[in-house]
Amino acid sequence: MEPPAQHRRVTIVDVARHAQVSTTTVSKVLRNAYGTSPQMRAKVRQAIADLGYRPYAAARGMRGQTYTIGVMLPDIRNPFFPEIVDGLTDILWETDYQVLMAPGRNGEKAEARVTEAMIDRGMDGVVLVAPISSRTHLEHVAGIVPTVVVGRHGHSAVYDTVSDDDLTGAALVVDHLADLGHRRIAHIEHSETDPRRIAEMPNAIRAEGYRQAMRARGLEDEIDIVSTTYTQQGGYLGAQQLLARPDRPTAIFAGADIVATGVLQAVSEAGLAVPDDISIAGYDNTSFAALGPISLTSVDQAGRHIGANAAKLLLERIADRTRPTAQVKLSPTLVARRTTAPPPPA
Amino acid sequence: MEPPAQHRRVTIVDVARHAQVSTTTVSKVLRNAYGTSPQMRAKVRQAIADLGYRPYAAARGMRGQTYTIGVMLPDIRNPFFPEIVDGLTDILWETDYQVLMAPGRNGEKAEARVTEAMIDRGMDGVVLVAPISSRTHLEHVAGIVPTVVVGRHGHSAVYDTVSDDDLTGAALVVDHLADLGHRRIAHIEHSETDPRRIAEMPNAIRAEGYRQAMRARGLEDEIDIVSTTYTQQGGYLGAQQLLARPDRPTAIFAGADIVATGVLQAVSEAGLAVPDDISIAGYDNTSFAALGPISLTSVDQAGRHIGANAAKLLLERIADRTRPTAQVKLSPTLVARRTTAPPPPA
DNA sequence: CTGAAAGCGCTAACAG
DNA sequence: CTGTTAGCGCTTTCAG
Repeated sequence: MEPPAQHRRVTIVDVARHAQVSTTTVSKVLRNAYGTSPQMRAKVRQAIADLGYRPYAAARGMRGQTYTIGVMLPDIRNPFFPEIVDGLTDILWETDYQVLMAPGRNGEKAEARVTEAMIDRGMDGVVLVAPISSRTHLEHVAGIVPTVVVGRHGHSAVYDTVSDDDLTGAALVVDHLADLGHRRIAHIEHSETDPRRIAEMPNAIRAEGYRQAMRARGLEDEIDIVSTTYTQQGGYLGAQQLLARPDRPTAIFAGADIVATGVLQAVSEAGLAVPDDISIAGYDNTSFAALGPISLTSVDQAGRHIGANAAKLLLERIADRTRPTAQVKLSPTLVARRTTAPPPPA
Repeated sequence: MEPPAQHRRVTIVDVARHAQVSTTTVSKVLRNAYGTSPQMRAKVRQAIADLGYRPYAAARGMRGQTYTIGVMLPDIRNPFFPEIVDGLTDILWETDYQVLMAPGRNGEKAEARVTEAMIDRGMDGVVLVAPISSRTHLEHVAGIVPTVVVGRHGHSAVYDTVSDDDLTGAALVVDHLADLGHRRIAHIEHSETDPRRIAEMPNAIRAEGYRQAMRARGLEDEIDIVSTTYTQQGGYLGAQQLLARPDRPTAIFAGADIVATGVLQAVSEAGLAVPDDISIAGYDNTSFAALGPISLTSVDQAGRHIGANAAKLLLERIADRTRPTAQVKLSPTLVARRTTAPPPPA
C-alpha cells in the first residue's frame, strides 16, 4: 500500500496489474482491437479510469501509431489558413488523432525541416497546405507517411490532393470587373519562376486564369501582372508599382485577401478612393473581407470544406495505404462587395 | 553489398556499424555529449552524412528528450498570436528544437486535451499562450513538463510567466481618450466570471485597468463595460449593444484589435463615422491596425519580444528544472492613429 | 479469447 | 575515451 513514486507515469503494466489481466489485453482494449470479451473490456476500462491512465504516445509510436497528424501551414498570418484548420479539426476532433501544426514559412528549407520533423516524430499522417517544395520532395514525404497536399494542383500517384479551381476563380474576378466596364485590370501575383511548379501552384494558376480570362474578353493587350508575394507587404509594394504606371489600372485583382490589404493601404496613401477611383478584388473571402469598412470583393474557396475533405482523405489513406489517390477539386464562387464598381469616366 | 530494404529507416545501429564504433558513441556525438574524441566525432559525422541518418525522435523520447516544444494558442484567428510565435521561432530556430502548435480554442476542455496530448507525446517543454485553464491545471502541467505561461499574470512557483502590463496598457488608452476630451468611454471585455481567474487573465486586467483609469480621471460615473469575447463577432455584438444606449458612448475601447474589427463593422453599419462620430481604440497593435484604411489606435505589447522571452525562459528551465521561476513583465506603448479624435460637439 | 515474450530505436549506467 | 548491456512503454507475433 505504498503510494506510487512521485513522478512515475501510470503505465500499461500498472493497468494490467490493477485489472488482473495481461498487458496484451489492455493494449487491445486501448486500440479497440479484435479479440477481447466484453467482460475483459469492462474490467480494463474500469482500471484505466481508476488509475487515470493515458497511453504514452511516444512509446506507442515505436511499434504502432502515434495518433498524431501534422499540418504544415505556409504562413500563419494569412487569415485564410485558419479556415482550413477548422475544417480539419471538425473531422479529426471526433477521432483519437491530435492535430499539431508547424509553419513552413514559405521556404523550401523550412518546409523540408518541418516535414522531416514530422516524419521523425512518427506522425501517422500529414497535411501539407500550399507547399512550395518540389514535387520530388512531396512524393518522398508521401512515400514515408500518408500525405494529403492542399491547394496545389497536379496529379500524384502517392498523395491525395484537395484544391480549389483557381483557373475558374480568377476568371470570375476578371469577368466581374470586365462586366462592370473595366479594361485596365491588373493582377498582383505571388512570384513563381520555377517551371516545374508553375503548373501546380495555386498562385501561378490564378495568374494563368487571369491571363486566359483577359484574352477571352479581348483584353490581351491590357494584361498587366506584377510579381510579389502573397503577403500584406507584397500587396503594398505591388500596388505602388501599379499606381506609378503612366496609364494606371482602373482595377486591381489581388491574388489573395492578404495581398488586398496591402493594396488598400497603398491606394489609400496615394489619396485614391475605392471604388470610385479604382476597384480592388481579392481571393479567399476571409472574414477580413466581409468586414464593414473594408467590404472587399473576393473569391470564396470554402476553406472549411477544403480542410474537411483533406481530413477525410487522410483518414482513408491511413486506413488503406494502397487505395488509389484521389484529387478533390472544389468550385469557387464570387462574393461581390463594395470595393468594386464601374471605372471612373475617362 | 546489397541495397537496404526499401522502407527500413536508417538507425543508430547502421551508423555505428558504418563508422565502426559503438552506438553509444554515435548517441554521444548526436547529443554533443561530453567524452568523445575529435576523430570519433569526425568518423561518426561522416557516417551520418553517408547514410542520411536522422534520429527517430519518438524513440529518443523514450529515454531522453524528444526535441519538441509545444505551443498552445488560444485562437489561431487572432492576428496577435503570430507575433508571439515569430518571437519564439526566432530563438528556437537556432536550436535542435522543433516547435509544434495546437489550438486551445478558448475552452477548458480543449486546453486540457491539448496539454495532455503534449505531455503524452513527451514534449520537452510547452508554452501556453493566454490559457484559460485553472491555475491548478497549469501547475499540474508544469509539474510534469517545463512550462512557460504567456499573457497571464500571477506568480507561480512551478512555471515561468511572460506578460504585458495590461493595467498600464488599458490606462494608456483611457488617458489618451480622456485627453482628447472624451468622457463617455465604454469598454468591451472578454467575459470572465471565474473569481479565481479574474486576478490573472489579461482580459480581466485590462477591464480593471480601464476602471481604475476612469476613476483616476474622475469618470467613475461613466464606466460602461460590455462583456463578450475577444473575437470579431464579440466586438460586433458588443458594439451593437453600446450603440443602442440612449446616451451612446463617444469612444469605445476594444480589449483587442480583433474585437475592434467587429466594432468598426457595427459602427459602419449604424451609419456612424470614425472618428468624427465615435472614436475606437484597440489593443495588440497587430499589422491589421496599421493598415491605411483602418489606421486603428492601439496598444503595442511587442508580441515578438514576448515570444522571444518565453523561448529563452523555456530553454533555461529545460536546462535547469530547479531554478527559481521568473516573471517577465513587458511595458506596452500607445500607438495613436486615425480612429481616435476629439468627441463630436455636444 | 488470453497471455508470455520479443523488440521498436534510442539513451543511461556501468565497466573496461 | 569507448563499448556492453539493460531498459523506456508499448504493440506484436506466437503459443496456449
